[in-house]
Amino acid sequence: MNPTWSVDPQLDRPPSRQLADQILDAVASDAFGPGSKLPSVRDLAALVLINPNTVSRAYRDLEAMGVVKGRSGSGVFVTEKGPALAAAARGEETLRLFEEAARAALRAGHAMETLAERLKSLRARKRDREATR
Amino acid sequence: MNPTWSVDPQLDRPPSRQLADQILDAVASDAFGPGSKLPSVRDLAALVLINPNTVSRAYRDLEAMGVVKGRSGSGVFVTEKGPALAAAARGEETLRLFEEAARAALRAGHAMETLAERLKSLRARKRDREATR
DNA sequence: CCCACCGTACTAGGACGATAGTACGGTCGA
DNA sequence: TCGACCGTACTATCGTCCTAGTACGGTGGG
Repeated sequence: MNPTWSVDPQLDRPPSRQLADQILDAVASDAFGPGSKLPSVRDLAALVLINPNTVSRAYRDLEAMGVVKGRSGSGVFVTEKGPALAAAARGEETLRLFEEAARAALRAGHAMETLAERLKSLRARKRDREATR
Repeated sequence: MNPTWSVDPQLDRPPSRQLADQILDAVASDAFGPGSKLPSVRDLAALVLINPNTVSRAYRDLEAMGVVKGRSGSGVFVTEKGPALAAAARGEETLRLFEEAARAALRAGHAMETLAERLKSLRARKRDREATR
């Protein structure tokens, strides 16, 4: 089954990139191993309620990264190095954004302890989710 | 003196909102108290290298929030409730973005400890900056 | 009183991304 | 073989945001 993918057109980050991010996460976490077939452009568009062209663009970007290879007629497949590339790309990006967000929160007056607490409470909620699986 | 304001047109967040965020931070942290005069539209545009219209839009958005009041002919001034409103708005927003970024980093496979360490190292760097002031 | 500076408004243009609709050729199972 | 499904490509249109240039009237110090 697909991870719970979704796209919010309200956010600053463009839909095509939101989708690409989530696919990268899924590939990086081995939800799709090398050779796996990703959802078709049309199916995925219907699933997250965006235009097929937008999905196609996300796939094209991922292909440019070497994570994925589209085979005309049959589908889009994870490459051999896909998981490694995805993990590297997302690891770097998310860590950068995390630091950026932390800095902004500090700049806005939040105490370091507040952020540390929030982080801990995320861990608790994550444990809850995993326990109920 | 102005805080070190800057705008990066490359980022996803539009320049006008980047600027508004930074002004909110400055007002929230009492760098500009009630009644303070903010830089003129033209000066600020020259400072951060964007169009005066873009600065004007940021001011208009802040005025809609009640943080600021533009007086035609004389300048843009922080309102009485400005600091409180700015603190509330930025506090909520930055905390939300922080949690979102933390969740994304965890989703991408980072360990909770990695994030906690990064957070601590930010504190260290922040102390360094404050020590050299 | 004046003139420099202020916020504000307006038009026009361009960049970018999403959307809509259509079309073409490849693939593969029934 | 044939038809359903696939990726891909293309054009056109829309909305949002920034840029550019111009203009107007209010404000306030010299």
